[in-house]
Amino acid sequence: MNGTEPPRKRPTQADVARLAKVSPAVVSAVVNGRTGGGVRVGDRTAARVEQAIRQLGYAPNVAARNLAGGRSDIIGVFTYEALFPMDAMSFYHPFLMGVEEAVEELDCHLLLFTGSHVDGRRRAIYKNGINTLQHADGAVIVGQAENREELTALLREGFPAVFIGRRELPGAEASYAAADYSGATRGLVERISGLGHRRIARLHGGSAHESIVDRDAGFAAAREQLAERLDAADVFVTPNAAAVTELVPRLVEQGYTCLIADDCDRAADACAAVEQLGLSVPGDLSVAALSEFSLAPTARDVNTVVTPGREMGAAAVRLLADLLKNPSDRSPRRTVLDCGLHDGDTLAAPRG
Amino acid sequence: MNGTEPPRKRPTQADVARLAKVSPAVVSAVVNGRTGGGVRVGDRTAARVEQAIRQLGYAPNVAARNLAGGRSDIIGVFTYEALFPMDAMSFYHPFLMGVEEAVEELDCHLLLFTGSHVDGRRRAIYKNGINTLQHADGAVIVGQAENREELTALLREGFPAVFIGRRELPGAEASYAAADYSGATRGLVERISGLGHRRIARLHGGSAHESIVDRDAGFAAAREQLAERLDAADVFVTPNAAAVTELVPRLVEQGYTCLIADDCDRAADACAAVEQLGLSVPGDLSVAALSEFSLAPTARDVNTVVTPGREMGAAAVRLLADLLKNPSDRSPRRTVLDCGLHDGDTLAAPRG
DNA sequence: CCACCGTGATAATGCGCATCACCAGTTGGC
DNA sequence: GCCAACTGGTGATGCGCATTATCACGGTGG
Repeated sequence: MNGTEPPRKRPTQADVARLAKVSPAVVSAVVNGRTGGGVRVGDRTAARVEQAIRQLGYAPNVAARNLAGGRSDIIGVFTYEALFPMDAMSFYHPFLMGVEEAVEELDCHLLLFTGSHVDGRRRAIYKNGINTLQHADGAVIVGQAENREELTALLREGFPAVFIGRRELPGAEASYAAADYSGATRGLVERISGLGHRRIARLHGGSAHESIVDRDAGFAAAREQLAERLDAADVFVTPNAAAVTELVPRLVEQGYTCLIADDCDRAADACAAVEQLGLSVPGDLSVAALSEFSLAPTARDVNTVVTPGREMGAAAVRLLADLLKNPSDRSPRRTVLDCGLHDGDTLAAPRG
Repeated sequence: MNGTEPPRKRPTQADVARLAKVSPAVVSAVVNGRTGGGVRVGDRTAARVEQAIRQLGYAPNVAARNLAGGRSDIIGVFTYEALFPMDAMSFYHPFLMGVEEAVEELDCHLLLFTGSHVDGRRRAIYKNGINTLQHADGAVIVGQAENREELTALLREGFPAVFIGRRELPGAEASYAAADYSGATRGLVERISGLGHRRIARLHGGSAHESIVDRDAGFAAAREQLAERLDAADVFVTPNAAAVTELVPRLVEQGYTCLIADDCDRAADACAAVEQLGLSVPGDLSVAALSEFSLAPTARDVNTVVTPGREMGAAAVRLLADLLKNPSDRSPRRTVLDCGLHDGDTLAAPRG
């Protein structure tokens, strides 16, 4: 009749062992299905133990299991920003789909590091010096905003981590599941050239992120490869919508017939600028994007490179699983996936 | 020159203690800032310890800390289905936003139980008899598809869990953060009646879920309360789109001027059926929904009750936090939140 | 009849940390 | 001059588990 019961004490292996009249080691073996290893357990005993487990509602303590050298069966996903707010979600969602899918296949749980902010809103891996990712066996890291020093430290420490997207960190070889933006960009330019365009302008957001650098490389490669069939393939830096709007008229004047933007938002800006000149897309000018990313639904259905987000997420988890399974092999695990090409209605052969 | 290094041994408190020439207890105290508790530490000693920590690059082991300390600072979210596939996401997203937000405030991490499927795809809380939710200190449970027996067992066990949405489980008092669907439904009917409608038909999907039962109650209450100003407020069971399409003509014949559907998908079906009769919405007939939920973007901007999803998610986490902070108080924690009313363009005063 | 092996179990140890009980020295009050 | 109170620390213990070394026992083969 005492309202204050003891604070819900969970049963331990020892409790199970007592009930089943065996030693704790046997319970451990049964729970982990290692009934044939150092500690051998007969079928009848195993059944008795399982019965006791059910009777007591025993569940292994993750922390203890971790500590004792086992693993937690938890895979983490770290992002430097909140995952679920609308604008973030539009970016993260495809990756998360793949991650969830692959983690589920591995029979692991998925941990989101929401408690990793130091002060204010900013998240961090190291929270007064301690690596919060330790809660998980390993982690997948995704997102643009990031603290490169931290990431480097993380790899140096040897923590099992796989990036979604290529990362080059000084003094550490990162594992990642990346998209072949270089190849995709080259493919897109080839396609554009194939349609007959000879003057192509690339509107470059100015970022030096690996994913952009890869596109740069692809663009450069295409220019070289198609040198004879192109009169111009130039890069113009346009950090924001205003810059695009301002630049487009000049590009039109200079006879460019196709504009390639970093993403669909910027491509939509370009379309708008073209139309504002009384010209039509793709009738007078073609527009394409190097990433399907966009914050808001765009007015036009832009021709764009499509990132295999879901596949990247799943691949990252699988690389991580491999990393965890063969910890002695310290070499980086890398997968590069092909991008798709979305056929919109902003790309056509040049006029006349 | 041996390729196989020792498997990355991290420094421990003991190492720090040795270097700083103090006992491990002192290091623990310094690391946790508890230099004024049972173990007292002087400023000079503390400085020496911190120096040693830096020198060794010591970082506490999370697992050990959890084991010794009793809590993991992990809050779980359990769903019976995958969270991130497109259709699921449209349902779960608002809740997750709130959950993430609140969990972040608590300085906890967020665990998704992706590893809880028994065989095939179906997830379960109990996996061969063991409660997989124990990975977390407590859990928020959300979703329609569910196994009531399991949930009852979970509560009986005393596991700290809070539902998003009202739940009545036999023999157990569930904690939940719910929406006031009853009040919202009454409010919507009042609004409709206020516009002059006297014959209202409710298209009922046939579910007996608490969230629907609450709407039933609200509808019944409104009918009673507005008895004098309503000629009819009837309920028709329409389990699917086809049933709606079939029923609507008869309702029109019978002089109903406003149709209320369970959700926006069904409401859109009703709109379509009305328009197929050559009538217009809301000119000839008004349509409203009791939930903004919809799988696909609907053609019409339906007037609907809006579930405070984000707030429910956040509230659930806060209730859980309270449950964890005062474990001796076993009473259920409950919050009921007001719904909003979205003004679309499918509701107007009746003709004439 | 004993050496030997395979089977089925136990006991002991330690993972890294937090915490509790205790202790040595130093003031300080009266 | 003696006890009290406070300061600054030590040492032991155990959280729950995995693992290793060890042991009892029965059946075989030589």
